[in-house]
Amino acid sequence: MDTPDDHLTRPLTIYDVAARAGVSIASVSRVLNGRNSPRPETKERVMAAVRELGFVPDGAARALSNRLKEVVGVVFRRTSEILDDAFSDEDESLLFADVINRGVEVEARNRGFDLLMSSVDVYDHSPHGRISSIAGKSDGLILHDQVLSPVGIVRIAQRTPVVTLAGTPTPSSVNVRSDNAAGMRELTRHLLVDHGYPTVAYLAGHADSPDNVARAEAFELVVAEVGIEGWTGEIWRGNYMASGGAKVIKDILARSLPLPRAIVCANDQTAIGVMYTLAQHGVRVPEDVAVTGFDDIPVARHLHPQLTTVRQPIHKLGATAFDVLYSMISGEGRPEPEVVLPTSLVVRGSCGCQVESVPPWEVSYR
Amino acid sequence: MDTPDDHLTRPLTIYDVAARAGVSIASVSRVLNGRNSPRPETKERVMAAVRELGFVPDGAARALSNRLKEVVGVVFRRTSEILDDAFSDEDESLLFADVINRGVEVEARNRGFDLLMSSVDVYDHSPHGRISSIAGKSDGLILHDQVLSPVGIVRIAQRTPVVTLAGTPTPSSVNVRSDNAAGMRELTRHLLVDHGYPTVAYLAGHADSPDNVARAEAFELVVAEVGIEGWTGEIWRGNYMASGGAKVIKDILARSLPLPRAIVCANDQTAIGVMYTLAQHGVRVPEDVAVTGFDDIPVARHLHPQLTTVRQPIHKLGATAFDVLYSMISGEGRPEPEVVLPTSLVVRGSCGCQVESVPPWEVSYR
DNA sequence: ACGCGGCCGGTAAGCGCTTACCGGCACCGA
DNA sequence: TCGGTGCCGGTAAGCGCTTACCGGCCGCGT
Repeated sequence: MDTPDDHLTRPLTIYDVAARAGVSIASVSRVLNGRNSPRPETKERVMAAVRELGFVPDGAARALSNRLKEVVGVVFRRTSEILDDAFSDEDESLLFADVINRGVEVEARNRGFDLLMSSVDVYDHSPHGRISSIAGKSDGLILHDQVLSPVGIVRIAQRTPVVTLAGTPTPSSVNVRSDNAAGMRELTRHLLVDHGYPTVAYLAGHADSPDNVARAEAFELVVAEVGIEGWTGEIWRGNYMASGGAKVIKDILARSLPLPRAIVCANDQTAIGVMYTLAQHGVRVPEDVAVTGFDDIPVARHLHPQLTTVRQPIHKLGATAFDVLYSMISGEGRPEPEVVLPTSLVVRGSCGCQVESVPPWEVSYR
Repeated sequence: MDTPDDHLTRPLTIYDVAARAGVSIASVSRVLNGRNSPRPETKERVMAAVRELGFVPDGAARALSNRLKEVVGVVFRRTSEILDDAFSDEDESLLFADVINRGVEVEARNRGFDLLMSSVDVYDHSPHGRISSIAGKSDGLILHDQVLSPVGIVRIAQRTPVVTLAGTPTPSSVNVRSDNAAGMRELTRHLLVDHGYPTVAYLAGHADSPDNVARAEAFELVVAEVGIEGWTGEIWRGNYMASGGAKVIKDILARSLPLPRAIVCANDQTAIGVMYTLAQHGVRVPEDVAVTGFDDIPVARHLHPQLTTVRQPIHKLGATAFDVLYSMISGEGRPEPEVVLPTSLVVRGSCGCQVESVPPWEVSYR
């Protein structure tokens, strides 16, 4: 048989397998790929040799020869930042990107593709090299929001299939996003119409994020429709992170500014920071101030009160991104420039509604 | 310049770049890899051509030629299961594996490696093919717990460098884990000695998981040391998931069996299910029953009361796994068969201690 | 009994890179 | 002025696969 330390020696190739099975390398390859129906007996001999040797074909050689790597690159943004002199790692942020990635992974798996992952740091001012490296190792790219500038995307999309998530379509890349506007409209109406709250603020995310822009616009629209004025502006600017939401509330309280009756946060994480800070200062949620999120990340239902938010089909977002990319890779013609997935309002306690509790773990993101 | 739809045509190669720059392919390669110091003028011409063409070298060809893919495969377990006729997706479980993966990613990035990820389903009875495929596309493998049987690990480890997480070392693979025993000892002592609780149960995880075995043993040891008897046994068997913990408590309550003064859960997720179910039945935590977890996943500090648990250096576990694997890949001799990382007790409210609250997001997992 | 069509399976030509090897040229010392 | 010495950079040989192409052999029909 083999010695234990074989991997220190030259790795096995199909030549080794062929020699052992007493056939040619072509036959080995054919058996391994199930093409051209080799005779059962030949097939068996090859399989036996493969088994005995523990042979695993080299992916690079395979990819080089048939121009298909069966790998899709996923680039996401790593959020870690210096906050108040303390290094803080927003691990909650894991959730959103990672649920998407799992969605991609599941779908990719169905097609025999694997995921090549790489993150881009916030500080990273030239992620191009990194992304090019991924591009060279994969058949197509899925880019999360905020990982590459629009021009960068256009550049790379000219040479390889690209799907963006929560971005904007370009002439050569497709975008997949969820229906921010509809979700935000439904949520804001719930607050202003169903609950009849007289004042409401929108605590923004990154100003340049398409998601944030769409959410803010829908918010403004409903507010105007109802005939009141939404509180926005510089002081209500967050950064999609809990720390950002916390800072906004701290600032407002420190300056003794009034609080609105309801705070609509750009995403769930921001709401986490807001709710925590309000509680610290003795402001009750939802009795004094209602708070809502956006995304419905898993932790949302663990908060007290449980968070009313807009559910994005996070898992499906990823799955869809892969499907679209796959159709581009296999050259079935480029689909429409943008795919929009529906959102839905998830009413829990933080908006002021009374709802019975559901075990936080009995939920599906599919 | 180039037409927008170039990626529908034959992809660029270094020949195209060489032609455009008026040099040979060798020079292009040298410039791209920064070897053999080509003359500045030559270098500039090549760079210009690369820029104009938007050339990205093919990873497969590169890998094939220099026997280094700069890719490390990571295989983790996807947990989704049929529960009480309802499909339930334990997305909290994302956290543990994903924090590890991020740790791997960060370290890999430092070395210019990318992560090739693939999950194995619980039902998947022959993950070997899947893992072989990953092995063929990478320079080495990091296998999470419960993705491959020990014999499978041995087989694959003979042909490629393998690091396991929370598993057991084999003659040809290295294991990285945290010091379960020390953490559990410290935790159990805290409960029995500091708090002086008279009765305590251990709510187990998967019976065959090395982590679970180590934790259970340490628990038993301390309990015996103190001179009382720990509650264990069939009814206290969970499955590392919230639903498992919930089921145990429901069963006990349904049978009107007594509850211990403290419940030590095999991991945080189990504790989530336990705490939720206790609250449902009006049992107060920690006044009536103290509950503790293990792992310190991010959501632990969002629970009410915040969860007392044992911190595993989750992020570092991943980073270390990569470091070890890297040293194996670069052939710096195999390190010790097992690397054990220290754990630490994190005292929060659920054990009965009074502690001041810290913003849940101001925590680092590094 | 001979010719022809099919089916197997072997031979060899790439896939796009890296790099050993070597030839050419410029510059130096004698 | 001529030979020696480097330095650049071109040529070509792989890396481990897939697959087009083709030769051999078996079995059929006439």
